[in-house]
Amino acid sequence: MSKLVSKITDSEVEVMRVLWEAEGELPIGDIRRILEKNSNWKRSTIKTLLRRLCKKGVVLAIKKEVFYYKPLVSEREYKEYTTQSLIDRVYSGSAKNLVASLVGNKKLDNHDIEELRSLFKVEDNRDE
Amino acid sequence: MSKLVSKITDSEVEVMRVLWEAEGELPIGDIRRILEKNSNWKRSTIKTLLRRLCKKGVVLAIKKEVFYYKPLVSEREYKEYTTQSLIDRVYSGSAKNLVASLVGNKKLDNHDIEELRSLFKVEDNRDE
DNA sequence: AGTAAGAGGTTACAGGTGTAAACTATAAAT
DNA sequence: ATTTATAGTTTACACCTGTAACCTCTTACT
Repeated sequence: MSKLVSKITDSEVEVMRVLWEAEGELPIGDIRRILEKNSNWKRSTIKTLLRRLCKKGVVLAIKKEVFYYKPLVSEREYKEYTTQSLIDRVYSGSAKNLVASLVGNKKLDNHDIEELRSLFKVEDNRDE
Repeated sequence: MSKLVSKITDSEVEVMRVLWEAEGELPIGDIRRILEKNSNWKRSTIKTLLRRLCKKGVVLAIKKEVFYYKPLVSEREYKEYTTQSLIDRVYSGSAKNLVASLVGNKKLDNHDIEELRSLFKVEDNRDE
């Protein structure tokens, strides 16, 4: 799967988001309506993006009266992939490193830290 | 700066890494030697990448007997930018969200968590 | 019957990227 | 003087990306 995900471009992700939000498959009309509302894309642009996503194997086109589209990669998979990719490329593969960096750069405020601390507690109890 | 950083491509980052590792500026010869050892790039490829980096304004070319190159964007800035970019694009701008996700996906083992916990303590004392 | 609106398919086109060859000049080595 | 190695400059080229137009077909509306 890794290969597939890596090739989703910025514009294409916008389309994926629409598919992810709708559980299951969506007819082209709905996709158009949603995207034309939130962007300035023309119909043909949307069509091109969907076509490319299908070609990349991350979306399936289902032919009924009209085409329906379904994501073959979940948002979770996408998130996990891009995150891991950042960790590998920028933090020498160490997630801890990334978190430490967030702390160092004040990306987490005290409130965040409080919440994470409880999360950590739960984790610690879980597998030992 | 943000704009500059965002335009550094994958291949180009490889070149930046070399410049980052050497504090200060590096003559073209050194850059070549290092990159030709760790990659299969030809001289002209390396030259093209350096030229593009200069055009993008993230590297400075200094003419002496021979060109020397110096990064205008630090590795820290680059890391911070790409990290923030991931957070914005994938975690709705919430760093806490990202960390929670790492925990959920078991990217942090107990040992990591132990270390982070101490980090958190320090942070907590710091600004209150 | 004629037109509007949605759908499918094909083609376009500029700018970015990865990767490099081809010239030219110069200095060092034989 | 000739070769060799390095540097600088220009040009190439296929593929990817963002964005879209254009043509054709069907169906519903006037």
